[in-house]
Parts: sequence; C-alpha cells; structure tokens
Amino acid sequence: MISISSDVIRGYNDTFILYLLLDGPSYGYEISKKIRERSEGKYMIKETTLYSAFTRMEKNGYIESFSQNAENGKRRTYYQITEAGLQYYREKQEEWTLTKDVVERFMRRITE
Amino acid sequence: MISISSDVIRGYNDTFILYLLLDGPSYGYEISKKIRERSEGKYMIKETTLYSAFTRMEKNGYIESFSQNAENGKRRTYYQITEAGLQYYREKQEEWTLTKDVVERFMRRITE
DNA sequence: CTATCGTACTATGTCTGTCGTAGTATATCT
DNA sequence: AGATATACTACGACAGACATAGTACGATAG
Repeated sequence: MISISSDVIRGYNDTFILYLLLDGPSYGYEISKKIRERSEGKYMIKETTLYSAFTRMEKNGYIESFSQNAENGKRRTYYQITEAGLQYYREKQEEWTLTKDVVERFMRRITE
Repeated sequence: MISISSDVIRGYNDTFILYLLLDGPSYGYEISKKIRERSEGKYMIKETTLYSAFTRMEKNGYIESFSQNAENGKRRTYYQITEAGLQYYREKQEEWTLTKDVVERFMRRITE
C-alpha cells in the first residue's frame, strides 16, 4: 500500500492549514480532522507537526491566535489567517503549479 | 519570482535521478546538467545534495556504481539503476499520483 | 605561460520540518 | 469507573537538503 511520505508533503502542511483557515478561524483538533476528511483519509497530519506549524506560522506572521472558551466549556486557541498568510498561500499555489510541472517531467511509463 | 523550495522537492530528488538512469548509466555532473535541462532551468540540484543522494541510494540498493575512465581521461564514478531501484521508482510514481490529488484538494482560487 | 573555467568529486557541519514518545487535563460516553 | 474524545505542551531525534570549503586535472583564453 503506497502512502504519502512526510518528505513529500514537507512544506505543504502550512498550505493545507492556511487553506482551511480561509473559511474562518479554527483550532488544532478541528484542522486535524478537516485535513483527514478533505484528503479522504489519504493524509493525516501528526499532532506535533500541526502544533509546531502553528507556532512557526504565527512567528512568521501568517496566522494570529486568540484564546476562547469553546461551547463545551473547554479553552481553545483559535487561529486566523493574516494578510501575509493569504499572500503566502497565493505564492505556494504558484509554486505548486511550477513544482507539479517539473516533477511530471521526471515521470515515465515503464514498459516491460 | 516564485521558485521551487527544497522542502517541496524533498524526497523527489531520488526520483529525478532514477528517471535519468532509466536511459543507462550516468554520473554526477551529467545528471546534474540533465536535471537542469529537463526542468528548463526551473530546478537545479545542488552538488552536495546529488552526491549524498548517490551514497544513500547505493546503500539502499537502488543504484550500483562502477568506476571508469572517461573519454577525456578523467576518472568517473558511474551509477546504474538496479531492479530494486526500478521498483522504487514505480512506487514513487504511484505516490506522486496520490500526493498530487491530495495537494490539489487544498488549492483554491481566491476571489477578491 | 598563466589564469580561468569546466569537470568531477569529497568532507564536514548546520538547518529545519517532521515525527516519536510522553505527559497533562477535562468532558462525555458506556 | 474506565474508556474515549478533545485540546493541547514538552523534548529530543531523524534525515534530506544545503552552505562552505577544498582537491585535482584538462582545456581554453589572453
């Protein structure tokens, strides 16, 4: 069974997170679930990867956090995308187009 | 100017190398040039990345090396793909198909 | 005849996103 | 009462990519 290696997705976790934040503020657990759902279980972000991404991205100014009591009485840290984050997301899309094109030049059907 | 980050291509350098070795044995400098050419200058593998990839892939059994005097009198280390390397290349292709599908689910046109 | 450029590497250490493991804490379900 | 879901934090390890530096030789230019 072929699965997606972390090396391959490296550098795109941030993009996945930003994509989901385009719909409004969200938090760790929800984003994690949505990534799994949206990829139809083909990709699941690890908790530690996710939370360290939050830290990094906030430091880079791509997201902002605020704390709020959730409906279930729990304390949650919500994140929302910033203008810089939106810009970064756009750049990543352009980069993806380029990358896809390049990678596919190195794909070949092997007959045998 | 958007360029391809190393994080994005991470894990695909090996695939690029194997792709070129499908045509027969080759060596560092030549592979480096061919990657640049084939990607139309959009991607250039760093020397250190390339040679460390050779070492790793040989250890993994994906390539085999032999030393030979080149036409110009220089000594070169040639690499050729193995059966395991071919298998690995096929798996990477499958993984790519999956990855591409997943990444594109997180791409969205932003209207504004 | 000397300097530069292209070729063909090797050595060494750093960076960083990801991951493994572990732990904390509360709410809800069985 | 114990399991499960939620919502995190801490800490260290891993590995591919990279920066920097150095070696060595042949061909070419001035």
